[in-house]
Amino acid sequence: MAAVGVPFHAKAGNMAHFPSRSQGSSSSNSTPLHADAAAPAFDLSDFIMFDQAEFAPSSFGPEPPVVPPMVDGGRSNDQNSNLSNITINSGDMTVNARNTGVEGERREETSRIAFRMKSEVEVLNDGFKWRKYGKKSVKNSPNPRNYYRCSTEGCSVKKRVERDREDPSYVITTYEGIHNHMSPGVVYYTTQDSVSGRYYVAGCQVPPDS
DNA sequence: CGAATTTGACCAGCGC
DNA sequence: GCGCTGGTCAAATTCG
Repeated sequence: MAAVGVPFHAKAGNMAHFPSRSQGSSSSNSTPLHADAAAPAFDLSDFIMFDQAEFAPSSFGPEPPVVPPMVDGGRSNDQNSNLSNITINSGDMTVNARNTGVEGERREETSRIAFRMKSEVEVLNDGFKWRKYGKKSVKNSPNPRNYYRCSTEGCSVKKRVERDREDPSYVITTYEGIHNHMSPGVVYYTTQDSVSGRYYVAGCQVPPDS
């Protein structure tokens, strides 16, 4: 099953980009997670993050284009390891993606992606329909954690949403699992910048009457 | 009235 | 074994 990632409701043209492996050795010169100047201002709520196995999910169609793994926020993907992490930091957002698997045996289809972003609303419109099934106050945090499950029949993707205990203006969202269906209202695509080699991911909401 | 949300109870994992 | 914590369940409640 192909990794599907976490599509977000995004305005057309808004993009997030990820640094290529070849750059980023200097943390002070790390690429910020913003759109290029030519693109409309990047809204953090539009950010899309994918699981590392097939990093860029692209068009979200039945046969997404193959995009080479390139995420490296301080460590490279280790093909000999069934556990890898992706960490990207910028001033406004932190992303962590994780794939877990069982040593030796078949790989467990568990994909976990967490990111922290500045948002007034806790529940983002990511194009999927979520059903809340739990709320829990967590240790060391004054803010409760909300638990959501994808309401699409047969889809077991879950997400946890909580406000950052240090800065309540930030929302920490953790997605777990892979959607086995397409988002009902969003089309996704990726492009690669020929100069920098970076991959751009964008979501475009399909007009209701199209 | 059906669907979604709320919320207390319950369960499992982990550390001591 | 016990208590703490995080995650899930499910009945009650609210909402559209």
